[in-house]
Amino acid sequence: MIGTMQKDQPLVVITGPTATGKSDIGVQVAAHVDGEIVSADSMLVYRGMDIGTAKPTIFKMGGIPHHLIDIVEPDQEYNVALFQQQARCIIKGIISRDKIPLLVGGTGLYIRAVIDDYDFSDTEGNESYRKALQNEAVENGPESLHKRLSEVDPLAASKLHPRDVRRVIRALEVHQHTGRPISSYHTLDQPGQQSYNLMMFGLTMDRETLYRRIEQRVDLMLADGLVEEVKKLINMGFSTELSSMRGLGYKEIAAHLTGEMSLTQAVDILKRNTRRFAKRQMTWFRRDDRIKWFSVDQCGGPEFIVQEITRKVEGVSKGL
RNA sequence: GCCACGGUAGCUCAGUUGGUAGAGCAGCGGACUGAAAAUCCGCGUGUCGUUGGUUCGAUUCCGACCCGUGGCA
Repeated sequence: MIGTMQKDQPLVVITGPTATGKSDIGVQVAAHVDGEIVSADSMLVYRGMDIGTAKPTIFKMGGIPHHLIDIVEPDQEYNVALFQQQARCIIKGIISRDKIPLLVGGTGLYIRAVIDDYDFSDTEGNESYRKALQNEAVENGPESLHKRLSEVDPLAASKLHPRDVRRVIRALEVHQHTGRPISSYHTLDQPGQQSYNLMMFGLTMDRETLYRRIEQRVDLMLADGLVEEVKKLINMGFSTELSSMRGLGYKEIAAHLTGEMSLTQAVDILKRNTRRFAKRQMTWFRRDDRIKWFSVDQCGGPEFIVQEITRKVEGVSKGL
């Protein structure tokens, strides 16, 4: 039994597509409400990947404690399940120190895994089984895997497109490992059961303005030495096949460095890929109606948004 | 000023022997439960430069004009 006291513990989420200024606003709100920041970003976890991930510098952090940044090497495996466990643990710690946790970042799945009851227990991945299935997909076509899935887990199969190999493999993997269909884990989830008093804020922006900012930010990354950073990571022996190295900025620049394309071309593709990423983020967040949205280019600027969020967070924490 | 070529989707262009048009890229929408900055699905978004004429009907044919590029003066 979880007591009602615990249910009132505040958890602030600040999210939105890339390049909208989440980090800055997060730091300022944290300064006002005596909070700490838990990064919810699948790329900031990697050490040595700073420029391409727009990782906040010590200066930018403004003395506010930041968690879950620089916690693994680029060739270490990292995933939602780890993030869920670590983030929840850290949030508990922050609350126990009478501070306010702010989950700040743009990785929608990671945020949801923390705030909703996603169940990853006993369903860890199996690398060799994944590889075997991958080979099978290449040899017999992706549809063959989907057919197999529909035999053991028709519900999951009906929800997945036959060519979405990655998800089909994951579903097969869970069945192989647990003997249970992955869909049985999903139906167990009951969103909203987490014991937080949740406050979710989203930063958005006019699409054209956002795209212009993305392009400017990529140019800035280049000026800051993105090419050198990628070169260094490759020289350290990090394969371009690693999921860390397949992040935005890394895969495109690596393609240039291996001679596949000119730098200009790589940069254009990087900008395009980042625009598409921002669009996918919007699609993900849009359907979450718990998010209160602020339009950065219309709501009186970042200062006003910081004020608004601060006011709301203070209101809730005083109600404790 | 004259000659030539061009003006069709946001961009590059195709096409219609006259029946209001289609590719690539860009873009837009969606899915998402241990790779998620990943993975996957769907969608042409258009005064066919303007304006007259011929025609049942013009983006297509004819004339004029406007704009662009190249050449000649």
